[in-house]
Amino acid sequence: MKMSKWGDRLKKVEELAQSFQKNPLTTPYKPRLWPCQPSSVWKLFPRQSMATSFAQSCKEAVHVFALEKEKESMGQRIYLVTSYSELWFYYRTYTQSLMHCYEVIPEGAVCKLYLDLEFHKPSNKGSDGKTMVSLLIQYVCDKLLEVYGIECSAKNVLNLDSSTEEKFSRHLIFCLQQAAFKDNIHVGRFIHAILQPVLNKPKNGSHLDNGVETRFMKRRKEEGGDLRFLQVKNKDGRDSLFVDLGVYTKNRNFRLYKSSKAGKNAAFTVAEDNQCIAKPEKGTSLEESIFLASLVCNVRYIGHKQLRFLCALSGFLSSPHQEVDNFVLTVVRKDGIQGSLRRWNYFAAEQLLVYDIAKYRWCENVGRFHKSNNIMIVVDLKEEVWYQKCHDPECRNFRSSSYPLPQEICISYVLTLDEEDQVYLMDDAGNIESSQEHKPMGPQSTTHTEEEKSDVWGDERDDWDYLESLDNFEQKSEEISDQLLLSCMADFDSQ
DNA sequence: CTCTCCCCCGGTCTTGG
DNA sequence: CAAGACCGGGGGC
Repeated sequence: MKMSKWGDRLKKVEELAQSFQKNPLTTPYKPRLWPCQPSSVWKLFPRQSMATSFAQSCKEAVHVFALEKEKESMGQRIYLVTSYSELWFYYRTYTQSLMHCYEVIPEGAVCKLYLDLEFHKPSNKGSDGKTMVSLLIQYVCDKLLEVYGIECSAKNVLNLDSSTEEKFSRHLIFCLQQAAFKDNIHVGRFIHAILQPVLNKPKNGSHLDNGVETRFMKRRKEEGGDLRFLQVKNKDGRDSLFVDLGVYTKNRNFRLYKSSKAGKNAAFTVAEDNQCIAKPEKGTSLEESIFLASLVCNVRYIGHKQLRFLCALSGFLSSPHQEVDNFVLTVVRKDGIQGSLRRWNYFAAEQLLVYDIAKYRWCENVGRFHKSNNIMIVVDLKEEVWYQKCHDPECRNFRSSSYPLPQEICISYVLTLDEEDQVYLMDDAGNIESSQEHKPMGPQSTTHTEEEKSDVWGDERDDWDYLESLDNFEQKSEEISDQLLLSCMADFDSQ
């Protein structure tokens, strides 16, 4: 027993040694594309972890790709570290060794919203893939608007096809102008959350009363959330989902545009019903721009020349607790100043609802309006009080006295639920009104106007200050409640 | 089919009351 | 002895 395990180990080590010899860390193959661009990176590694650490140590903007070998070493993968432009330079010519190439979506990397869609054709004779894709895109766009205030349509979604006779297979990559997700784990949470209506179907088990449950279902249908079209049968005739939920794991390998699986012929091509217009930038071909658009982690290039990484986006005008929102609005609409709710954040552990306020800058600490810094209103749902904090450096640790919430607001929190139900409800992004009847939050949003943006980001020193405090929020929300959809997003803004 | 990576699950070890 | 950390096998993709 022990001997055979040692034998296995020894064999592995020998294989590894061989693999190192075959793929030395300094590959002799070192292309130099442009004389003016001295630093070319093109390195192969037998293990993903090695490639990842090398990529991280690089000062150049390089990325890890997985290459599937063919024939005798079928199934084996080696890992390439290079830049997008260098990869494209060799990739576009259909270089044999690059035919089965995967983008490694690194742990913690900012990335786009992406979907892997598939079903077994013979088991789903009645299913119309194209219609399903179209319905799904519309649904996801609706949810992006609802949850994050992001307006998009099928025109923003690169639709790649890798279908065969056996299998309907698509990749969707959402190319949003100003927003990207914090990482692919957060993308997974968002997708999971918006698909709750179809995921939750068999299990019930909670102690929610039946009336509430039925209202949930009704609500879902009213919102066009009938997701039954996503239900498909797998090869064995068992129920499964059109959307593959297994692709949001750490360091996921995601097959590239124009790549096929080793031993298969179906490469990803632009689907015939694709509506995404990838506009080529100067010096790039249409094909390259499609390639760049298809890369899940290629976030910086889209649309703008100069993108500035700002912070987590959660710019929602209204939370699921409309009564609380309305109350906070009465607090920030005084003396003829029309304050508004720029953002809300919910910290489940402390049951704190934190509002970032726009236009209204009255600070109790200084007894006047701040000139350029905004304030926060914190609603403590547990204590049923609210107080004011602010972003100004001199008020950093200031917290105003607590004021009681109006009685009528508190009544809506009488219903308490356990942890599990909180998770369920918070994930259930679509059911704003249903979740309103309970304590936990489901995110909701609205767009904020350009003028509000310029107002907030107007002063540079304020920006830094604001960013710092947002970072704290990020951290906190990370620690406290993973279900928070609002912490999923990272925001990009042009200068 | 083979391979890598990664998640999950179940068993075991550790720690602390 | 129970809860949490740790490890290794199974299975999915």
